[in-house]
Amino acid sequence: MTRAAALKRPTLHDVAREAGVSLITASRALSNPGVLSEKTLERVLQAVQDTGYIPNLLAGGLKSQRSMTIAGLVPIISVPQFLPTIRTLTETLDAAGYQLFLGQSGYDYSREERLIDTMLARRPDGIVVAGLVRSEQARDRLRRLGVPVVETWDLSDRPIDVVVGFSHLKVGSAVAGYFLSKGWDRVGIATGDDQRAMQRLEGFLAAFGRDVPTVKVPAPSNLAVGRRALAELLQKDPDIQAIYCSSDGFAQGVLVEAAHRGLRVPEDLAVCGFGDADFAAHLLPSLTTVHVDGAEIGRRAAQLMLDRCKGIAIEHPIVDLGFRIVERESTGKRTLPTN
Amino acid sequence: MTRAAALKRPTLHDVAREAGVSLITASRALSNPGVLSEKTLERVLQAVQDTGYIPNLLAGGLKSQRSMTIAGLVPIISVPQFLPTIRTLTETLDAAGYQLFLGQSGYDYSREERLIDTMLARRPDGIVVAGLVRSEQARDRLRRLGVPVVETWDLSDRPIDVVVGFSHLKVGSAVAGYFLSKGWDRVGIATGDDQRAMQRLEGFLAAFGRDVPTVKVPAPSNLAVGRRALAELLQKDPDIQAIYCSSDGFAQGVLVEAAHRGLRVPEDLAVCGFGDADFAAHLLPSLTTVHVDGAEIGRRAAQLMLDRCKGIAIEHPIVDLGFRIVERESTGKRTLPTN
DNA sequence: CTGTTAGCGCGTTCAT
DNA sequence: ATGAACGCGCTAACAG
Repeated sequence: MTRAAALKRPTLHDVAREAGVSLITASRALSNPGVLSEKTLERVLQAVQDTGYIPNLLAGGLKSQRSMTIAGLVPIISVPQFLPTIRTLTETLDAAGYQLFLGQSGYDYSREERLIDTMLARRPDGIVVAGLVRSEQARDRLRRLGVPVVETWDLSDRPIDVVVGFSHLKVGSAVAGYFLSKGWDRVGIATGDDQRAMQRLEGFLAAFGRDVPTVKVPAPSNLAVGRRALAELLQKDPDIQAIYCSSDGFAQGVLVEAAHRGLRVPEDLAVCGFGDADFAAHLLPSLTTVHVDGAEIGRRAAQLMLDRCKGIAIEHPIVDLGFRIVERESTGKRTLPTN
Repeated sequence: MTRAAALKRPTLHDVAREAGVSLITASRALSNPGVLSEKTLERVLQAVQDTGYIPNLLAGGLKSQRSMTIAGLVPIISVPQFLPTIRTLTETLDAAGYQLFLGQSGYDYSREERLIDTMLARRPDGIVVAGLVRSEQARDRLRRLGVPVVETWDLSDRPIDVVVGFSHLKVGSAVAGYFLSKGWDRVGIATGDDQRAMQRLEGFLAAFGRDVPTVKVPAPSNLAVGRRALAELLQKDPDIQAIYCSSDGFAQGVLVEAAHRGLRVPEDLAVCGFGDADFAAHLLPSLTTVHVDGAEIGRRAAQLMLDRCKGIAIEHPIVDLGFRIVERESTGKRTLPTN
């Protein structure tokens, strides 16, 4: 039944016959309508309607060597952090006729190389990565193949091809600087163990000037582990004044656990997150965090990829979109009542 | 450069030549290794290594009429609700060699028909939908084409093909029953305006027996709009006792706003969410909600789709995975201290 | 167990 | 402005 129906699907050949033109004329009516006379064009389009023709991009792509697909590599699809990026990436590519397909490399990166090969088998016209490709072998391979690659959510002097993001090292040192400016001495860190969070940690410690109590959890972090993380940090230092968390969900867990323990935020404990998730501004107290424009990363990544696919030269292959610390109540910012 | 490198990519032909076998033998070494002699198999695999061959699934799919891809239709990719489903769907399909590609229909459903046609042009072996396909025309078209379709997160007597989910009508009446059992009379509803939330609303009102103050917001709802929704509901009824929210993020906003206004939960105001998001159990107070196993929906949907693709008959095309109300502190459940 | 033949549906190249 | 021939890279169907 399925098979039978599939075999019945009209091809461009059927359309051409129905319209009384040659195959190629029918083809042009869809891909390059400008060159046809109005009458033939109209006849073909009518035939498309009548036959219920749906183009076969697989066949077209085989010949033209352009699949009109882009592969996307993410650690895990459900990481909230990357969602706005995936959304705008999908939308921008879609508007240009490209389809994004996603693959999960997992946070241990062991699957990275195999995954890339699996995806390459579908002949994507390009690859967008959340983060940097870590395997040197995979980087070499991609460079050698000449596939357009846009790495995101990070920065590198030596991207495979193009990179659009920001410096996690700088984020870390900016937060440390902020904490220092507040005069906080006894601080702690609750962080996921992924590469980018580790870089922020490194930047923080370098700028802070000394080691601080740290709880490291397997990425991705969330509210539940945030609660446990605060418990652990308080064991390490009961008089801790401020905590930097590697995600807003993580930070929210710290807020909840603080409330549970009767700690006032920010008086007893200040909290800073990362990412500026949609809820951060609306928590009680509102959450100080590092704002990153994930949606813009997706848009820029898509645009760069589209340029790359069109063969347009890319002037600046390293795009730093920056970040900013958004100060809110959880680190002591006074605000007017909302609403 | 890209183009040149792309043209240099080894084909199965190159592998066959390198191994000194025919094209089809090389093909079988990859797709059906069992039928070859060990020696030839080894020779071919060696040649694959030497040449750096990456199969071309586009070409293979053209001939075999199986693209090994599944199309996924979601309202918006970043809706938290569907994330576990998308994750397990991706994983289960991936394990079977299938690639999921996602398309966003948007909550207004106007793009639904066009999107389906766009996706069909890539010749997916099947389509998984988050929710039901609403357009009757699209339903007819899909049925006629004989494409395997798995609708999810809902139930229907008359699915296009297969459906795996639960009854939103029953969810609504179950929550209403729960509220009634608590003796709450002055209740309110904060809900998104998507089809499924509307059905839960309908079920609630039917079981509750009369109309109640309701705030309807455009889907998807989140924490920020939850805060505003509570403000609105309190205007409609300052003495409201309990609120049912159409998502946990929405409910969290209600909790936050309640705290902001000095309302004690559950003493002054009881709150029930929907979805049992990962944070629901860890909020303060923990959130009573309707548990739905989104990950299992994804797994089952994938399995049913794989069966369908293999031509295995599906005995029960309507799979009800049910739901359950998880009572927590936000509606008065006493709990032992956590940790 | 291995090979030959014949396309899958479409776009490119050249001709008219 | 339109068409004929060819092949993209691979696999199904049949031979041997």
